[in-house]
Amino acid sequence: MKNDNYEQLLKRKGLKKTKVRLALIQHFMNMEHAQSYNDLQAALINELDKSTLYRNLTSFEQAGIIHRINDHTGVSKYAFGEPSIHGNEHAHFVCECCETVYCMEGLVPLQLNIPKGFKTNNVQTIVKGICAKC
Amino acid sequence: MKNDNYEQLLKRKGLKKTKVRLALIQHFMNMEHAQSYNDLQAALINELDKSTLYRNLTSFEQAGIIHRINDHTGVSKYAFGEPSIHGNEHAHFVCECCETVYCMEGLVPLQLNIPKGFKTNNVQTIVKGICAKC
DNA sequence: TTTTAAATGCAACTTAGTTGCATTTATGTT
DNA sequence: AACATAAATGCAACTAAGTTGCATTTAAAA
Repeated sequence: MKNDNYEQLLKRKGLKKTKVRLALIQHFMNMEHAQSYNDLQAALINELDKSTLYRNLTSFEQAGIIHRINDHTGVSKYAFGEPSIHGNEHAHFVCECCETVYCMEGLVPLQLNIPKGFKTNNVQTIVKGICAKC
Repeated sequence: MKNDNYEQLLKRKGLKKTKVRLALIQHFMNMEHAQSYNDLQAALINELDKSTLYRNLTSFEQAGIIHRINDHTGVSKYAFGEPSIHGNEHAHFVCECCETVYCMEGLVPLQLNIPKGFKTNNVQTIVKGICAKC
């Protein structure tokens, strides 16, 4: 994806094109694993205001540009793309050693005894283990 | 489980019998859904120090008396019992309306393409939806 | 070029959870 | 029962993630 396409992406989502947003999208495109607030702050050359960054992450999430991942470390992480396709959420792998979060291919077919009267909307799975680098 | 058994449980786990702990176990036994710090603080008659409560939750978790649940609201919740039996973690149902967390029966059989070099240790699943009460 | 709504930056705040330390209490030993 | 000791408690101060209100700036439509 070229810079031109980033601009179109923002326009399509009804978001204004700003330096911060272009830099953010660029960065997400380049990273193969999920990014925390701190990862992003460290990666972006120009230090960026806390609330500006958080607000952009929220906008991007709402627009479906990125998805938020809760890896159970207490810190939210974000990765490019929508969380689910056709209602199937992908799973996330969290390395117990380096805390890196990877998006996983494949399905999570549940066989649960959901009690009567409970309505399931979506399923989020996190797989913990050790990644290839550790 | 009677009070007597609570004492034995604590002894077996190498934890001292204290008022706080007996009250906590009692409360967990009575509740059918997971409890947050605030739930517990509100339920226990005698207001309890923040750090004492958190430290007891940690001890109980380490002893396998309760398990901690991350329901993606940013607040940890705790429920009676070990998180897994024979390596199979049970899933948790989180009501999107009232935020109540329920432990679910049944298995979560994964069919994921975990990349080469990745070692899976455990799988945590949260199911979001609307509970019977809402 | 002007207008306007949205984006940014700053500061102050909130909430969950942790840590250090002095005091108290449960329990094993004499 | 009295003592010793390690663990549990309470208090205060702190940390870290994330949010909010508001004044200023900027993108982009008119």
